[in-house]
Amino acid sequence: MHVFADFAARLRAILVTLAAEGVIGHLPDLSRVVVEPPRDPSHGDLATNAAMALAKDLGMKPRDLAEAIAAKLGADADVASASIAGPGFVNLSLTETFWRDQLAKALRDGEDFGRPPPRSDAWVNVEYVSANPTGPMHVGHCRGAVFGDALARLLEFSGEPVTREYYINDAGAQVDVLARSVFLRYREALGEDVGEIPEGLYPGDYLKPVGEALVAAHGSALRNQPEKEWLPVVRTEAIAAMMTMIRADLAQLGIRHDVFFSERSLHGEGGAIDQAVEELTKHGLIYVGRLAPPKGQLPEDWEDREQTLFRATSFGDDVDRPLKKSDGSYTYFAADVAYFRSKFERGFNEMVFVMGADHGGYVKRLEAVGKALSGGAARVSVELCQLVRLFRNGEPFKMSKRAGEFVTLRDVVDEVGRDAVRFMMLFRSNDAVLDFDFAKVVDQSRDNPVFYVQMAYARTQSTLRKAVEAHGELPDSINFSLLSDAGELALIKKVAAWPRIVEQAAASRQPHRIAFYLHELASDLHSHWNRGKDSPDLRFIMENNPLLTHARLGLVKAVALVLASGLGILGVSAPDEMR
RNA sequence: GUCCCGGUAGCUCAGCAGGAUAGAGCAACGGUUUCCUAAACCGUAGGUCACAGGUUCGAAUCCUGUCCGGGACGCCA
Repeated sequence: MHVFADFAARLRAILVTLAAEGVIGHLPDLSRVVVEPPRDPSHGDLATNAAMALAKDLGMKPRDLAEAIAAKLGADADVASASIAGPGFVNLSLTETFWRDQLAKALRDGEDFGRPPPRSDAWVNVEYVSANPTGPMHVGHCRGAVFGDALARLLEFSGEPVTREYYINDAGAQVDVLARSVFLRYREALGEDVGEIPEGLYPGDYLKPVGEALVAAHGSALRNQPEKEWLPVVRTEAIAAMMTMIRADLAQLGIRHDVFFSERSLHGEGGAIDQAVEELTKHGLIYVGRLAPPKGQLPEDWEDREQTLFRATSFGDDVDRPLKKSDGSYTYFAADVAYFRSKFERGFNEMVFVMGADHGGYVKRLEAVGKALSGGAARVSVELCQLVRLFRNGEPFKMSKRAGEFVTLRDVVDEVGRDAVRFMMLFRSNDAVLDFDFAKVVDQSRDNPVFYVQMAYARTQSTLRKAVEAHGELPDSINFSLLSDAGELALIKKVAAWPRIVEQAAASRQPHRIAFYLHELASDLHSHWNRGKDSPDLRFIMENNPLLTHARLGLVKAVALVLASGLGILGVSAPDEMR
């Protein structure tokens, strides 16, 4: 239990006591009561709004209630002072001893520090990337990939079991286009001059090796078959080749998935889609009808006709959604329904979808599917990532989409490195547009947050290495009461804040909070370090004072383990030294 | 026309399950330093939280409306 939760519990106990003593009439609803760090540190270490939040319910004046609470809290051995401020805040300052104990606890917990107890009630499915298997990953996929991976790591760290899933869109018309494109490369590999790649096919060179592999496997046997014969064969091999490439791209970013789920596997007579539609039909959620055309400008090819529709509007969507195309085959959405059902039947009770902002229109229909099929038993959360704008030295970096001229994810990682890509993608709220400047991201200065945070970690490691030379290994028992400098105590408090940051980041599904916290922690470390320049008696390693050195190294070690944990959640390396 | 996201310091952005005098980095300004433990440090200034209503003890945060920017809107996946 972290410091703030700890004191929330103590506060609750105090209210129980006050009720027993008759000071307050009853034990009120505490859901609006918070114990949190005050915005202004001069107000103390903790603040609670309890008196203001509960005054009305208890029929008391906030200040009177605050008096009663502050008196009890002030008697707590860990509380140095309890005061009342403003309209009824109770501000607490905790004893230095209490904070030093938190430091000792952090060191005892080691890499588990900040990790809440595992939850047995959660089983989360995080679906992310799910790029179409028609080519290499490009930068547009990057943010969602990194975000999804970091979110999965964050939830895992928070004790929620996570399965990482990739949905392969291997059933639509575009994988047929892929197959035809590859077939051309196959004929090319057989020695034919295929000339320009026709409009509408994928022109990229990356398909050449796939054509060559087909020759190696089939010789010229496919060449004279009708398309009906060769297409499924070529398609299967092409998709497999694309997925191999995509996995390699992802691996380069440090991303892996537990499950690769094939959309195609849902199709077929009596298959998962049929079953899902049948289930919806049984619940009366499917009908045949007409949709009103969208207001505003009418699509040119709009044709008013009857469709098989899912009653998404019964579950909060704006419009009912079609399940069948005009040729009678299922829509992409129909497969989505079956896919959700698969996840639900596999036991997940939270489905997280990480998507680009251009998929914002999908949120309501996915939520509707979730409600319809799980009866509210599964939570659907959609995390949208806004787009990334590329810059080079401040100049917008245009990429031409035609002729396969796009910036691949591989290009970006090759140029700036995995750590820089990942950290920068996470150093922004995911629903804000992100500017990514190649020059700034590799800059080796404190202006670059990646460098700044990694530098802080490297600094802890070099300090610990040097300390071992000077004083040998850290002993098991350390006298932390020697830590009394304001900068040291501030660092301790920052370290002690870590578990709460993890809790909030996980609850809000916002890994960027981890990145911002790490930047602050690094800043506190650097700034304390710099104080040692002017005041040598504040340096971590004190040649003539091993006991003080040990205490300070304990603090350095705690900072290091939190930095390492945090960077681990972001999937960014914690280097022992900067090169 | 409808829906989603954003609008906070000159710039880039945090903060938003309601809390006190709204924060950080950069830029600006002023000073210190050229040392060293790892790529200088300290300080100052800078705000109608887009706008208007509402909810309440209290709103950047929640609700309604408006404006601006971005995205999306049956049979593509």
